[in-house]
Amino acid sequence: MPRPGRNTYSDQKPPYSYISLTAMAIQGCPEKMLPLSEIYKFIMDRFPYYRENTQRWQNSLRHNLSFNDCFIKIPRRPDQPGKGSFWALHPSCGDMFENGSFLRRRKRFKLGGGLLLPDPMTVSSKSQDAAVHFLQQQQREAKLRLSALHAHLPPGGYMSSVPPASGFKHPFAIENIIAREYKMPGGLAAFSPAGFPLHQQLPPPWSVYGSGMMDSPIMSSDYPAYSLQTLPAIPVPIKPSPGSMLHTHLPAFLAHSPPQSLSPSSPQTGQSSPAAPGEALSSSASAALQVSVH
DNA sequence: TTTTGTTTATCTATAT
DNA sequence: ATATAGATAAACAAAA
Repeated sequence: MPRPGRNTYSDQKPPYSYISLTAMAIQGCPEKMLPLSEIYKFIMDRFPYYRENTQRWQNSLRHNLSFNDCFIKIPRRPDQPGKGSFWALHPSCGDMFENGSFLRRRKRFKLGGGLLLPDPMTVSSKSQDAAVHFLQQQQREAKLRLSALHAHLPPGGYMSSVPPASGFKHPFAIENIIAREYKMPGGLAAFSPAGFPLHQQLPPPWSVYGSGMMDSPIMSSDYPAYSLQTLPAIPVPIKPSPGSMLHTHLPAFLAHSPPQSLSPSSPQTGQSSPAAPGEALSSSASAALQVSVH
């Protein structure tokens, strides 16, 4: 019989929203920011489904970038010529996949525009500025690290196995996304609020990306780009209880001065500050921002 | 002209 | 069933 091996699953629509996909792309690169064209490329490289109807989905993607506050635009510096800005995740957007679904977030991450926000002079433009500043700095450093390492490593593109010097992995980091999907088994029942259907629902190829099974036929042939990401399935920062997890760990750097200490030694250290759930920026965070943005 | 961004409107899908 | 997140379409401006 015609072995279904090749493109059987691959043209199925991946179970990720554009937001998820974009976040993966951004977090998958060392600089944590990408120009639009690179986001396209990331998605197309990995998901054959998106190698068609590009006009359609790319328009949607662009719409998402502009429309969702969780994405921020970082202007190119003169030393980075090219088209368009870089796109990054807003540092305060937290873990938008809390509910375990990559299709739909529990709530949109929206910056206070003024109307609905009881804090007037907080968030919006200032947090953007701070974020931009931080990320630009981060980009510089990432660049340095990369060029330093480039000498020793085989060419592999921006997703080579080099972990960024900072141990911090955003919840959107592709390692985490993958790991979370894959690590569902075991005793993690508490994680999914309503018993998320992940494994019963769809066992498609992308659920094994991070599993380290290079020998899987699907892997090597259809998703070559993902093999380089075969890390030891990083233990995911699991939120203990879905119900009581209204704590959004502040991104570590928000508590620091932007350009200064870039070593978030342990960003996940069980801190449970009862902050606002990603929706609005917690007051402490905005306080930190105000300080940091002279 | 093409790419990149913004914005509005409408429809579909999903969680509650 | 309803509210809302996400997808798609489309008009349009600005930049390259």
